[in-house]
Amino acid sequence: MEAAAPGTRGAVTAAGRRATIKDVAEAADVSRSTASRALTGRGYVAPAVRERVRRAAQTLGYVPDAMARNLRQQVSRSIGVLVSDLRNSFYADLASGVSAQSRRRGYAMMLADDAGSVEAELEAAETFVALRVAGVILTPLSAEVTEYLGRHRIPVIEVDRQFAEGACDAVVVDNKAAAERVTTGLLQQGHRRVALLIDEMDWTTGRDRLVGYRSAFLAAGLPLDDALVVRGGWDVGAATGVARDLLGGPDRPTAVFAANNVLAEGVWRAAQALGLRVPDDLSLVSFDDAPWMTMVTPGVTAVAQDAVALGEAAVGQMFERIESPDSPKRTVMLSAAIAQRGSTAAPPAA
Amino acid sequence: MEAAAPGTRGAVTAAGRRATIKDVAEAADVSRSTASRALTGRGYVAPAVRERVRRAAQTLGYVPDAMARNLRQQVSRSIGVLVSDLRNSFYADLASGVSAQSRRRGYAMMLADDAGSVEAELEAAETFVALRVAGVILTPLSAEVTEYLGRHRIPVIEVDRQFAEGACDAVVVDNKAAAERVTTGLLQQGHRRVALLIDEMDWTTGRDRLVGYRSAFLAAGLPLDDALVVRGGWDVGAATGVARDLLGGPDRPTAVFAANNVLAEGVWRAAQALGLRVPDDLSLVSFDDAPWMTMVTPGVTAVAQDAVALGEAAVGQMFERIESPDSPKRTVMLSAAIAQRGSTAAPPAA
DNA sequence: GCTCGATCTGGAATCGATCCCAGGACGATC
DNA sequence: GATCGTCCTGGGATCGATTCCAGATCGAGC
Repeated sequence: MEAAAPGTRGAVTAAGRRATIKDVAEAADVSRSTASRALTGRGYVAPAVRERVRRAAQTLGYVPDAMARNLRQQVSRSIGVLVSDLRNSFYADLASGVSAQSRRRGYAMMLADDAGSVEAELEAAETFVALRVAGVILTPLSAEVTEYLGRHRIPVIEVDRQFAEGACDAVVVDNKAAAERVTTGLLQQGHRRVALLIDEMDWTTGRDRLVGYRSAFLAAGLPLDDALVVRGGWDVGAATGVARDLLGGPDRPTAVFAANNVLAEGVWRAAQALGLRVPDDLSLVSFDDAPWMTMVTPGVTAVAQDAVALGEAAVGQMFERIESPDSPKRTVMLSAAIAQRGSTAAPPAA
Repeated sequence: MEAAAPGTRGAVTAAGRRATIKDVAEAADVSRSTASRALTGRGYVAPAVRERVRRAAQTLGYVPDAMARNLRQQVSRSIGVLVSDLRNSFYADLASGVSAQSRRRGYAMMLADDAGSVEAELEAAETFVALRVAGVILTPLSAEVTEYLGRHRIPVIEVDRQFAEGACDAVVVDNKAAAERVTTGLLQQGHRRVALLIDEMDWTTGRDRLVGYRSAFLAAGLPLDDALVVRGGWDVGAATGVARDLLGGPDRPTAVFAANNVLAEGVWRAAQALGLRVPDDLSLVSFDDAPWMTMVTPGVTAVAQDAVALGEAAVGQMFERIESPDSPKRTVMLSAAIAQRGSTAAPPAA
């Protein structure tokens, strides 16, 4: 933004209207065309005139109407962001990364959250289309939304998860590799009954985490027990219940790999309720880091997806797509660090 | 939104353009005016014609251009939200509440975060002015923003904190009452050396919390020790350092009242590092709830500001302001619940 | 003095949707 | 059959900014 600092004078004309370029032009005694050229810097304007126009704009507190400009230029300088739930720190961090990067490029951010509802997701997408955003960054709930935006020629970047690899630009973390690494770590500590608590296995996210978990067993030459792959639901309450059943039953696992931070919270709460000590009685690893994982004792070992970086990368890719609309779709895969804390140990002797 | 579900047909005309109302009108063999009336529902249209136009719009995947509509009607259906830091769960929750409420009313949300920078704040405000948002909800950093937006005739609602009471519509929690209540609780448990760790005392937020803390002492007839009011800085690192000094010194407080969740985190970490047991060696109370406070053992007693409700209330007040622009400014004060957990107890015998 | 090119300016069209207004059609009423 | 009111439609102005284009001005070069 090269616009002058917000003026300290009046922002409305005597008539009480907001100042328009016509007001500026009249104040500087030039035509609207000339005023426009002076302010945008496109086209010829005599230096003295340019200065006069700028001063008039400053005095009037003129701020160009982005609506009118966008309408005329048929492009907008804002991007749409659509995430599942802002109260989940993963999505909030993601939005934060997008916000920082897009502001740097002079773009505003329209943010919407579907509360896990496919309808809300489509409605938000329609709003983005109506506002003619330059592009949309989203964590998709349905395959439809991407397809819908694509039909309207709006660049879409899927983040965190995708439905079909390669169908759309995407930025994801290497779920398989990270899942395999942490699972291998647990196996090497001597665990054999390692449960995977997971929310879904339909999107690439869940699928790849499951694949990573399995391939760790395969690589170690150990048998898989499908009864240890458990669906944990979508919120903390459900996850806690499932974890209680899992940990309270006979022949319970000695380690749990929770596929996201909500599930990890459920496991932690269930362990507390059942009086299981971490890591002595139970080892715990989480996919997704969360603030509380460093606050509890012991800290929870986690795959630390950098959600902020994910958001930043998505913005980068969005602008590449805008610049070359016809280049082939690309999936960027970020590797995730593993934050080793104290929540894993060798399984109890038992 | 009474718009039909996103169409399943093409969204662009044969020429590759997005469909406009002109395309719809031609497809339905009516004039643009009639098409507009049929779709908006304002003005006379014969039922058969309305149906024909709707079907044409559906077939073409027509989505009205919000820019053009807003320009013509001189109102926009989006609101601006400006918070300090999305990665702080308080602000994220706030944004979440605003998002939910404004979606319900058919408004889109433009979100920006100033990273604690007054410049970024003003820049975001200017973007909001350019986009002609219907109103702005913000947690102000400077008095200038509010004044700037006000000059442009944009309704502003300050949330969480304000500079001058009554100068602007605002939604805040009753900081004084809540601070007094928790402080009184600590005094009643027998604490005498109760420290207040605070970030600032310039805004109403900090001032009122300090006032509440003090009046608890006064009401109990106990003397104040100003050395126990300590500034804790703005981030976790700084807060931890300050808390270490406070708790590591001689004659340390037996209880700490942290004026926000970041400061509470600093105190918690410092206590861990110093090997102080909560609540046996140290009682802790926090203003602001945070997810980790229910995860640690013992849980941290906190003033549970409902940030989501704060955001929702702000949206409500914004629409009231839009409806009656000239009614007197109003400050809505929400009371905050206190979440009693296990982090307080009688002071050590010493 | 004339031409040419560069510099500079204003008029008018344009983006997409809305909405005022003039006017046509049609039925009812006297 | 004239008048009136209701229903319905299309033409054209409008919102605010940008941009194309025609034309004016001026200095340099011949």
